[in-house]
Amino acid sequence: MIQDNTPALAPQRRERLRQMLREGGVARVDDLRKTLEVSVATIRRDLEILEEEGKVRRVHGGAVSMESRLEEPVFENKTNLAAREKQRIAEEAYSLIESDEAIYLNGGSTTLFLARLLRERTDLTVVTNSLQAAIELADSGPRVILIGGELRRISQTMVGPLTSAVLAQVHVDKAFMGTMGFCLKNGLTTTDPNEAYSNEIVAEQAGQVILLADSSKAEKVCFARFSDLEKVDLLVSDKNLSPEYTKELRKRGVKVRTV
Amino acid sequence: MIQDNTPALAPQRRERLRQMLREGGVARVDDLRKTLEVSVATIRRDLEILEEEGKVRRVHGGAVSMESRLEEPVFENKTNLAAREKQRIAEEAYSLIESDEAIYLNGGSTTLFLARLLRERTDLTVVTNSLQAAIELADSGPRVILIGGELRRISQTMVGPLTSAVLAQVHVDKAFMGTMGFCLKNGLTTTDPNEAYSNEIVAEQAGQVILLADSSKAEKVCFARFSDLEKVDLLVSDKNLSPEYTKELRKRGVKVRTV
DNA sequence: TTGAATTTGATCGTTTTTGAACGAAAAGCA
DNA sequence: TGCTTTTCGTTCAAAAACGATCAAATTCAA
Repeated sequence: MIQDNTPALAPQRRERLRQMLREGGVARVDDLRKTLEVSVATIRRDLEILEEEGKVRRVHGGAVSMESRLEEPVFENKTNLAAREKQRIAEEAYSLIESDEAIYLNGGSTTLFLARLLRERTDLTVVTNSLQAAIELADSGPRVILIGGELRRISQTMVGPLTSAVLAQVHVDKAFMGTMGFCLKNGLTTTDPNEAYSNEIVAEQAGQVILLADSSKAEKVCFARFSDLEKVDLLVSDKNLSPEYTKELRKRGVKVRTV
Repeated sequence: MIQDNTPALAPQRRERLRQMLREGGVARVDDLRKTLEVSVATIRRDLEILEEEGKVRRVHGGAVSMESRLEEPVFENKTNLAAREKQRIAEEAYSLIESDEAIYLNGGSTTLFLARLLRERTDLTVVTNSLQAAIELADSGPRVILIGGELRRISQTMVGPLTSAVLAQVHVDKAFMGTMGFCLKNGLTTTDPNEAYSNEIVAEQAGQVILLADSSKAEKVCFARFSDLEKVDLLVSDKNLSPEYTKELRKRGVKVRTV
């Protein structure tokens, strides 16, 4: 049994402070005191230091973070309707990756789950247009290549004509693509034409296209189309995908795995 | 049969130290002492050696690993040197920005301060290779364009040949550039050649080049050069920049503002 | 084995960090 | 406004950690 009565090192504690501030945006001295189990004097001193460093701005009663946190929409809110499925799909996708491959991840929650699984894989090269995925892998793990372009706020991805400049210069073995909808008739679609544009280029160039999409995306059609179903080599989805539909997909040359 | 009560050899012990540090990210002297069964003096001496080798950073009470995949102790250090100055420099830089301009921010702590000031400016377009700056502006504010490329971990910036693909397609009115060093003789330099490469392209293309650098950067020369001083239109620095040096800079056609 | 060089551990004065105390300043409330 | 409560900054003392020094122990080479 590990005793936790050894106090944290000062920089460690300040790091936690920063983190707490970032998460809530603001925090009161007294709450920080209780959480970190030190005196208010220490908290004040730490905040003073962090203020010097520009990380934090002190206010009466507490402090506010100067660093903006990028909220993670996936792991909490509405998306966790299908979080289970997405996690499993991501794990299945992970098992498809071989050593030293170059892979592409587009934006979306499912691919973000996959990104999380890649944090230890230093052998890989990950190309992505997802800011979230890049952040996930920024500190460690695979070589990360971001494609440039305009940042689309709502999805936190880089999109638009500029993205093609980088995409033209790299080749990925496997492209793991999330999508807003896939459909026998209309192929792969998403809401934003710019997003679709980037996806389209990747789908054309990648060695394999692996679609990661839970069953709720089946037969859904959105505004902007970016690929035929035929371009998809493999669909990884969940068990709720009906056998008939799976059969139909296979008829089109799309391998299907449900997990 | 190897006895375990024979004390480990010094290099062997230091190796274990490194490993323990790597695992936990941090460790306190006292815990290390107990685990390795040597005196605190020995631990301190070992840590001193490892610090000189750059493997470890000592802090009061223990040490933090520099080679762990945790956090950003390096980036950390840089920021806290002159946060006050950097904040002021950033504010001065902010006042130079006009409506509806397109500006460039490279990586570095000073430009990050500037990025924070731009969070409300929806009229601007910000082009950047800094992941941190992009995160700051991801939720609101200016239009953000990231240049693509390989993510350089230590600075959290996108660098390398791929960056030029996007840079070639955009034009910015003003480029706000941080640097590791500027020097009358050697111009602008930074540590990483890839970083320098991107900076160089920007410096060539931008309408104006505005250098943001506190006085500690003066006459400092790093490995990779990316621009002549003559290309710089304006230097914003702090009051510690000597008047003689300022004069010399002006002779070279560089306007100087100290705040 | 002897002697020199290196490493280790203990001691001690100094520095750093921490928490508590207390008057001053700010915020809340009537 | 005037009063109370909370928070702040400063000062001070105790505790912990540090660096320097020196002696003992160990290692290495001759």
